[in-house]
Amino acid sequence: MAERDFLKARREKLDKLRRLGVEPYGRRYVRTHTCRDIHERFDDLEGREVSVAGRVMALRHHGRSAFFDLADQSGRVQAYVRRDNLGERDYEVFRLIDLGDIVGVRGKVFRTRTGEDTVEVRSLELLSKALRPLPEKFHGLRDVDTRYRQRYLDLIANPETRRVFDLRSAAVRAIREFLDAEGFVEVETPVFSPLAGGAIARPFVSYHNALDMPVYLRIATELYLKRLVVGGYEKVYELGRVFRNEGISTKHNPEYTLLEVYQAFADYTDMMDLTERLVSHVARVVLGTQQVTFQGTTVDVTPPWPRVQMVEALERYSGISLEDLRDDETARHLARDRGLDVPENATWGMVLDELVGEFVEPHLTGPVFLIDYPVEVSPLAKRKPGSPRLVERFEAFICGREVANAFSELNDPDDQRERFLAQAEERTRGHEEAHVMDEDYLVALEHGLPPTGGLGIGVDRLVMILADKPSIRDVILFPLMRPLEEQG
RNA sequence: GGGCCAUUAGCUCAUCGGGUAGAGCAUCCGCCUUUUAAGCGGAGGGUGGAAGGUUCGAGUCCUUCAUGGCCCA
Repeated sequence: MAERDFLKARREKLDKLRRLGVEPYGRRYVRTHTCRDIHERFDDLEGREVSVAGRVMALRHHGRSAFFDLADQSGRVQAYVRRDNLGERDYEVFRLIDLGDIVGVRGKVFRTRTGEDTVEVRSLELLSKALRPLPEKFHGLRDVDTRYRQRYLDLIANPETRRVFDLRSAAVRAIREFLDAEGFVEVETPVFSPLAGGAIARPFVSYHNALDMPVYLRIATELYLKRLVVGGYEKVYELGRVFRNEGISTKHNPEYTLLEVYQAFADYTDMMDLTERLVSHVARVVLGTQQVTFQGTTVDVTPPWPRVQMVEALERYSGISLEDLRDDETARHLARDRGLDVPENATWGMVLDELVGEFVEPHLTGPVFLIDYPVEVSPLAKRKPGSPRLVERFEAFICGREVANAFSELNDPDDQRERFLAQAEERTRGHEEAHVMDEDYLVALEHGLPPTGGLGIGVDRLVMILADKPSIRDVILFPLMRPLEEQG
């Protein structure tokens, strides 16, 4: 049936209902039970009158009676109507009910001879008429584009989708529970600011009219949170949306949720402990187990996780040693020999990062910390004593996916200024993502930042692993999409 | 940005090397008062993603574009 004919037919029913004195868009409806209650408490409820409400998901007419399935967020329950029970006029109204309509019903609970828990409808109220058809009942909604653009249809048609987002909510709740119990304080820092720092990424730019100045959407919460540590917050975190102006892929959405945690008088080893405990706690709460299965591979996230030097891992998986990367020139040649496409001005640190991404990360199945990163790619991390080219930083990997990034925070304002200057230098060489100079932040450091451990966890990526979803768009309710020219 | 793939009825999918499109569900009509992917009988519904091209003839071959997916950067 052509869509316009469908819409026309539904609107005719709408008019017909109004002519019968039925308002097709109802008001509040008092429910005594959810659909799931009917099943779970059937023995108590049998023979008693209940009222439930939900969307009509299936409809089986039998002449002067009918069965239909009602779905609310708890699940589904079957309802049974017969003309004898409703009367001539109300049954006529019922015949105008379509798949997709939202109705409330009241009646006694019974079990059919085929064993189905059912509400025998004595009164029925139309709460909202659907003018558009439901996706197909058996195969659900498969079209990926429609699933993302019209997520409500995905949620109606595919129960799995709701499961994933319920899991996401549970994971976020578990993160808060855990950190709150550990004595961390949750704060909110600006989304808009005159500078976007705290990460190597390109920001979105907007404009504030009254102040007559450009504003940037944050790419991280780091620099504000560390200002708070300067101000005396010893354990602080923010669970917030950050925005990065980069491509879209199965691992990247332009806006995503980042958890950042800071702990004064601690360092990156404390952050490793915290990461292990946090991830295993979240897994236990949302999955009921610390065995996490992602894309067919099961890993155990129970602490402790192995800690491997980044350069050691590289040597193990590729045979390349730190000595092979002694300077930028040598490093670039080596990378090209190994088939990597590195920029003309790449430093040895960038090359190392690339090499690890290529040769090491795919092997990092079990939970593991890769530790001690090159200083060039870590402008906010504290140097490792005795290894001036390295910083105290780690990334955590589960099932080959990066889920955490953390370091001992750089609290020496002079060293921080040098790092910013080095980044500014990179920027003039065309590296658009290089970190910006932030004088205001340097002033904060000059007031004294205690030694601090900081941790960032990509919540979406963690949820992907826990929910066993290979695409970030499957854990974001409304991923960014290009608009369609015409709307159906 | 590059490569590959997809786009056919509201939904899920067919249509073998080119000969003016089918099914199931959904919809509409009829029958059916314990069915459940209800059943039985009938009917309607398509500018085949868009625009060009090749051809006597294009859903099918070619080009460009759009949207999406996967892989790579």
